[in-house]
This record gives sequence, C-alpha cells and structure tokens, in this order.
Amino acid sequence: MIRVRLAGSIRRAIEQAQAAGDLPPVDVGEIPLERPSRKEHGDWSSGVALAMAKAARMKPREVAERIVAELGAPEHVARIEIAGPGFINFFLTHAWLANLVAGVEAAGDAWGRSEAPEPQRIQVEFVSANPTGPMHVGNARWASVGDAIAALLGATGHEVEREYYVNDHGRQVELFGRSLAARYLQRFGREAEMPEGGYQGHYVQALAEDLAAEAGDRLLDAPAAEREAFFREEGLRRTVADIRATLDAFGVRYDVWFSERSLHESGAVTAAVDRLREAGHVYEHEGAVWLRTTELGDDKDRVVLRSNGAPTYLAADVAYWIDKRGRGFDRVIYLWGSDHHGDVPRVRAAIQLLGDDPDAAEFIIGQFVHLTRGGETVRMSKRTGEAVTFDELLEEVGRDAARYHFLRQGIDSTMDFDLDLVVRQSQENPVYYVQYAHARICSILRYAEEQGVALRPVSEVALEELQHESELDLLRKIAELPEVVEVAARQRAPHRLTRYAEDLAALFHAFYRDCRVVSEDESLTQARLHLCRAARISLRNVLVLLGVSAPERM
RNA sequence: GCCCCCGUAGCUCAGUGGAUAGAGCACCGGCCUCCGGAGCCGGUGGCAGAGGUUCGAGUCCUCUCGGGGGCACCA
Repeated sequence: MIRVRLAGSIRRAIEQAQAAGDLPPVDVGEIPLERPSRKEHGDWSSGVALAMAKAARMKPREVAERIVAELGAPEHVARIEIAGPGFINFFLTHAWLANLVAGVEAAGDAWGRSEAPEPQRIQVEFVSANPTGPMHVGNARWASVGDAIAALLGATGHEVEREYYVNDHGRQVELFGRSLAARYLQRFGREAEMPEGGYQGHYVQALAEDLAAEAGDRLLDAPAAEREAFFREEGLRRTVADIRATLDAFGVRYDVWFSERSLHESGAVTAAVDRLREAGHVYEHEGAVWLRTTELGDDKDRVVLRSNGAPTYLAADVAYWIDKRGRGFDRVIYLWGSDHHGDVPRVRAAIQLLGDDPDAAEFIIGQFVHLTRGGETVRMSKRTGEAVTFDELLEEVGRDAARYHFLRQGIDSTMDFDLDLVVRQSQENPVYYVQYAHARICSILRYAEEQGVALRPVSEVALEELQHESELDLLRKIAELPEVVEVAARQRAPHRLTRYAEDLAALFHAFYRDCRVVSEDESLTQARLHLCRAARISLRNVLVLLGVSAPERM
C-alpha cells in the first residue's frame, strides 16, 4: 500500500539526514502518517517532525525541512509541502488516483479486502439469546454488530466462524418448561399455577396452545415431570427454530449452533472442574466448590459447583472454553451485553488457571439498547414478555434499515431506541441514501448501455482524463476503502463502515452533479463510466460487509 | 461503597493525541429544457464542569456532576 511506501520513504529520509549530520540521531519510533481531514493538507500527512522536534532540540518546521530535503520525489507523489506547525503533507499524482480505477475493477468483490500479517482462526460468538422466548431489539443490535465484526475479520484475512451458544440447560429452561406446562393445563380447564417468576409473555401462551394442539389431552394426567419434560423439550426445539428463522431472515448465518446441554451431558463440565481441581485451583467451602479467581485479581472467589452439586454458569463457561480451544481457534471472541461485563474477569481468570493464554479470549462488551415507546421505557424481559421483538422490528422497519440503524452507532454507548420514532424515520434512514447512490450508478450504467455506449476494457481507457475536482474527491474516497476496512476490523468498529459509505455516497452525488457521465466526448465517457464502476464496487463491497443489500433499482 | 460504559449541534450519533470538531434528522432559504430530486447548494447551532500531562487534548490522567450497566451457590 502507498501508506507503507510513504512511511518507508520518510524513514529513509530521516536516516539519511541523520547520517549527514543534518538531524541528531534521535529515535523516531513508528512514522506517524494519517489522512488529513482537509484535502488542502494533502492525501497523506505526517507529524513526524513535530514528534521529533523536542528530542532533536530543533524547531519542528526546521526538522521538517531537513527531512523533506532528503525525501526527493517518492513515486506517485506530485508534491510535498510543509504546513502549519511542521506537518509534511503529501499530494499524490492525479495519475495514481485515476489508475486506481483499474485496480478496483481488477479486484472486484475483493476490493477493500486485505491479507492479515498473521492470519488467525477466529471464532465470534454472538447473540446467544436464551431459548426461552423470542428475541428482542437488543438481540438485534448484537446480531448486526456480531455479523459485521465477523465479516470484517474475514475481509482482513482471517478465517472466521460464527457461533451461537444455546443456553438449553439450567433453571431458566426448567422454568420455561413448567410455565408451558401450566398454560397447557389451564388450556384444558385444569387448576394450575404459573411457577414463581415464570414466563408470563404471550409467546409462552401461544406456544403452549400450539403444543397443546399437538399433545392433545394425553399429558393432562401424566406425572408432572413427564409433562414438564415434554413441554420443555418441545418448547426449546420450537423456540430455537424460531430464533434461527429470525436470524436467517435477518441474514445472519451461523456456522455452529452449540448446545450448552451437550457440555453437561458429555461430562465436559465435570471434566473441566476436575482439571481445575487437579491443578490445585479449587477448594471446598460450605459444601460448594470454589475457584480461586482472587489469585488473578477478582474481588472474591467464585463458585463452580453449588452445594447441591449443580455446576454454575462459570463451570459451563470453562468447559465451553476448553471445547472452543480444542477446535483449534487462535482467538475466541465473545460479544456480550454490558450486563455480563462483570463475568469477564472470572472467565479470564479461569482461562489463566487452566494454564491457557487469556489473551486468546477477547471480550467485546456492548452497551444496552434503551428501548422506549412514545417516551416510555420498555424493559426487555423475556419473563414478562413486554419487549418489542426482533420479528416486529423486521416487519416494521425492514432488514436493511434495521441493520444499518444498529451499525451506525459505536457499541460503547447506550443506544436509544424508540420503535415509533425508528419506524417513522425508517424512510429517512441513511441506508437509503447509500443504497440510492448505488442504484443511481446502476441506472447510469444501464443508460449508457441503452445509448449504445459499449464499455471498453479499462486498459484501453484514458483514465488520466479524470481531472475534475469532484472526480478526484471521489477517487480519493474510493482509495480509502482498504484502510477503512482494516481499521474497522482492528477496532471491531463496524460503524466506521457506515460513515464511510455515507461519505462515499455523498461524493458520488457531488460527482454526478458536476460531471456528465455519458456525453459526446467518447474518451471521457469511457473514463467516467469506469469511475462509476469503481464507485459501485466500493459501495457494494461496503454494503456486503454491513449485511445490507445493494439494490440495482429502488 | 467498589468496578465498567457513556456525556459533542434542538434530537440521534461520528470524530486512530494533530491543522478551521463532522454527518443524519429537525428548522430556514435556494437549485432540473440534460444520465434517477430517495438528489444538490447555502444557513442556524456544539465538546457537562474543574484541574493536570503534552509542542499540541473532544481524545490521555485525576476529581466533581449527570445517565446506563454490573458487584449471586441467577442465567
């Protein structure tokens, strides 16, 4: 990449200046090189002279001058300027920018993707909503973000698997089964009380009705355990199927649906505790088995086996971790809601106590969706069933607008979400702005074809005729894509892509305003059609990473 | 009480320690004889507060205030 070459040129220039005695032999570290926010400051800018000035005991501008003196004329650089307090600004040649069009076309779907210096096998586990009811809008945020992060990692050269951890074991599942069974009995006019803290939502009611139709009256007088087992198992099966269907409709495809129960049934959980025990990291106290997480900074030790012998969630997490690592992942990413951030040090400690590398686990903590409806806060509880469901959201807002909405914001801050407002604004959703730009490009390409303009191979086209400021602005933005993807992936920040997409769309619209594409000038027409294609490829590739469609008409 | 996240324009949010802090929505005013007006151009308006580090702070550190989340033998 041009960035790397420029950084290398700067480094060599500094070394030469130092060798010649023009600059003192101070260590410069990594060469800072950034894209200035203002284009008057060039395509690339380095503040290296400012950073060096103090150690060199020289004025920053003077340092910059001596570096520039040794810099000569790097390839593809039209001119170099020293500006402001001592920035060294690089302006790329128009030819380099225009030629990018050929590179973009050649790369096609791969444009924007890159190779990782050290490719890893990475698993991303996300959503993993409890299978005791429908998903809500909070889950939709993580579905959007997790899928996009996985896509970004894949686009930067890693091998990625998406996984959903199905919590099909434990008290909530039992409670779910008993709630269904109670509804079933009530359905047939029997006296039955909902279990304490049971699932009140109409989802459970409706599911119980369905299952009642299936089971008929044969379980009415069966032993409670048998009845509850039926409803628990069938309820789980159907709810997991519903969750899968929703995520499928949302365009999220998991490679693995991993059952928590399988860890208990295979003995993996017991084995995990045994392994910790053998390593001397657990002890018994008041009938329970505790893990010494305080050894690694936790404020208190944590129970892994309760006094009734049942393993805790942490014990299952340890077993799950061992399983994941056994599958050969170099890195395991957990996308968790902030309600679980307190569990991070415990799982991390457990990993370390297992003797594994805690840095192989990465916890991405996302803040909540604060759901309101007409200004009133709505709690997203499966038990009460009040929440706005994921399906309702999809129905009312649509997949593209919903995804884009969730991805537009960083994950570190709480997202305010008023369904009424989002539905009302869905027509104003910036996703349409971006999609419109894409459709418009497609329309222009169709128009050219209708006019009988045959697109010539890019190698035969005079790309250097792309000289208009709007053309160059668009080219510069297109050129940024690989870097944007790389940064978004590294920072686990898909929202950078939505910002980029909007910038790119805006610059395309500006280009459209200023430059007639299909004109009498055949040579310029060809160049501009190819620029349109490059813009289209860039837009489409970003939208693919976001999981949003790139319509040819709308 | 302790820990984590957040506080930027009227609203929802961007902003890898750099130069004049940006979008969308809302509001006001403009723009097609021509490839898509779901567009374009212009305007109003902002870093919660106080210290500190730095050549340079919206960004890093400390404290205050405000909002959210956690601190289980729950999942």
